Amino acid sequence: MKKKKMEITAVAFSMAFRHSSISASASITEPPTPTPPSPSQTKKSIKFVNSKPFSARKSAKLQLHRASDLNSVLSKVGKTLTVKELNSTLHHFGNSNKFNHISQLFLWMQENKKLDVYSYSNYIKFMANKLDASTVLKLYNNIQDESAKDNVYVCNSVLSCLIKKGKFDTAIKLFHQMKQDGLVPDLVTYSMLIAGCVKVKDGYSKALQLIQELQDNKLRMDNVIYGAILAVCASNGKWEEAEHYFNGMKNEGHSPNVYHYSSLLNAYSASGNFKKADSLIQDMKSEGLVPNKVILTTLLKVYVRGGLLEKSRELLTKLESLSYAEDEMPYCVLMDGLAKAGQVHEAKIVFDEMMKKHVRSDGYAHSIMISAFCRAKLFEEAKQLAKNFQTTFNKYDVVIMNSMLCAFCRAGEMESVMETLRKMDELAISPDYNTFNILIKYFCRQNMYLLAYQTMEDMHSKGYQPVEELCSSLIYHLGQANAYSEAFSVYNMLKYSKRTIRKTLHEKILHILLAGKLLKDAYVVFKDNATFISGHTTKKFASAFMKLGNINLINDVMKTLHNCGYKIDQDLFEMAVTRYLGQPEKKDLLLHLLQWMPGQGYVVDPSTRNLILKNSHLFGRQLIAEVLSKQRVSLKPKNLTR
DNA sequence: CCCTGTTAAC
Repeated sequence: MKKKKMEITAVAFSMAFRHSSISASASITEPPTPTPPSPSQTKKSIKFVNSKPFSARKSAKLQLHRASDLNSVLSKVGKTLTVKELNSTLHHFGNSNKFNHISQLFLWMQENKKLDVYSYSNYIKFMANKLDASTVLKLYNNIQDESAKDNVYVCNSVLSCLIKKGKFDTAIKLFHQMKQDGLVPDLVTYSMLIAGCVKVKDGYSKALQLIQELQDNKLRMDNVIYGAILAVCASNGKWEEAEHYFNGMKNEGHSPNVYHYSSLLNAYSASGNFKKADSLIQDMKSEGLVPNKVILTTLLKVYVRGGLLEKSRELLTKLESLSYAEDEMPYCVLMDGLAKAGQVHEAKIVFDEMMKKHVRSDGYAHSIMISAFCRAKLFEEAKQLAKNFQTTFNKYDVVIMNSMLCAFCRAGEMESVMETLRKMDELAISPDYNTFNILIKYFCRQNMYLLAYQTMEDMHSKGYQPVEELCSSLIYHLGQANAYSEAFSVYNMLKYSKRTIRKTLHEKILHILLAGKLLKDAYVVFKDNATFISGHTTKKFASAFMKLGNINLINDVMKTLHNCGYKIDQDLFEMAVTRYLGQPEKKDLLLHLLQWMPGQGYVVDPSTRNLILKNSHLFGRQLIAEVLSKQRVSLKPKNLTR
């Protein structure tokens, strides 16, 4: 039964991630595709275009703006328009969200070579939500015009688009390449990149590097750069650093605006420092600034984190009266705070109120409550809410998927787990670190260790590093299930990740490898971690290897054991010699061992000696006698020192 | 004419 269940799951599971494993990341160094020169580019036609009466072109532009069949209008009047006019048309379509028109027009402009830097930056800006990162990269790489390629506006809009798509690392890589190709970054480039650090790992130190770089380039931080770095400080919980920048900008003569205040306020929220927050609000008011929706919502976050739940409720009421609570965010802040303070039922009351008031929601509230229920181990409630989400929303992202997966996993709803995975595939939502963690834990709880292992492999191949605890537990269970090489593979994932490993894990995997007779791997583990391996386990490894290990490695293992301070006993030598006697073609290895021994103070004991002599015809009597005689000579002085 | 900064969920 278990086995059957596992197979079904494995199929569904691999199906579920079909999409994500083939999603290729486009190279930023992709060679440009050459396009043949178009006839419209000739000087003659441009001259012709410019000589058209202005009124005719104006009507052509209007025809374009109103066109339903854009391509037919373009083929009629497109060539009469200037690049500037075409750009303004792009703008027009952009402002009215006519994305198909933008694409068609831009394609036509590319094909007819009627475009400039504004066209590129406009296009990318308007299409940022529709294009994916690899399309934008391709577009940029295929720009033939060198002056457009290192144009700061074009570069900024490309980088900005990548960052919006969450491809921060790609953006940074491209940024370095752009600089090499001649881009001179400006303050906008840096503000955008620094702002991009808000949501990335190690964002604060990455932002500092960028600040350093802009200063090295003799650029001076402006209001927006300060806004960006304050946001980075806030999202990394660095309120002291935030205060430093806040005061720094004031000293440089910049007056903070609501963006700066809200970021500093947000920096106080991590530690719930409501005293500093209240006094900041006073400062702000005395500067003549009026707290807006974001400021008050952030203040709510400070109160919630500071544990001032009564005051939080009052502030939410105030937000409602100011019509600042028309979307779910303030409710979410309060619910999450209550839930994290262990008051799930109070959180649910806020949720129900919110539903009763028909507050606009994108599903965050559901996600928060599902997670809150899971945290409180109220899996049935979590599951109900997840199902409720499925029926009322049609907007999914990886976070809500994770919340639902967690709920279904914990409630033991296998069918719903699979359905959610299929949905992720259908919508091409890539699993993230948490998705993998949730699934691996679930599969382990279901005793589906091989599936857990496959999931961890997938996780690892996507660049996510599982924590030691999970690896360690999976290693143990795989070992118990006789899946020795899988256990070793998990060990290696952990070993080559940047995570720390408890020293006892090396010994644990060694036992598993010995049980699986994976002696070569065991040797590698032993060699790399000999100092963490107990005497008992060393002995176990040594005799296992002598008995069944690769004969060509026996001498190496002997030397390693010796070099690690392990005293090799006579039994071990006898086992090695027996192996060599069984394979006379390895006589050189036996002779090598016998020659090595006296130098390290080892002697051949009488019974082994007899064994060798009995078989000396296999090796050459003369040679054996010589080697054994050297043993005897060195025996005495060495023996005294031992 | 084009590019930048603030609030919520695992």
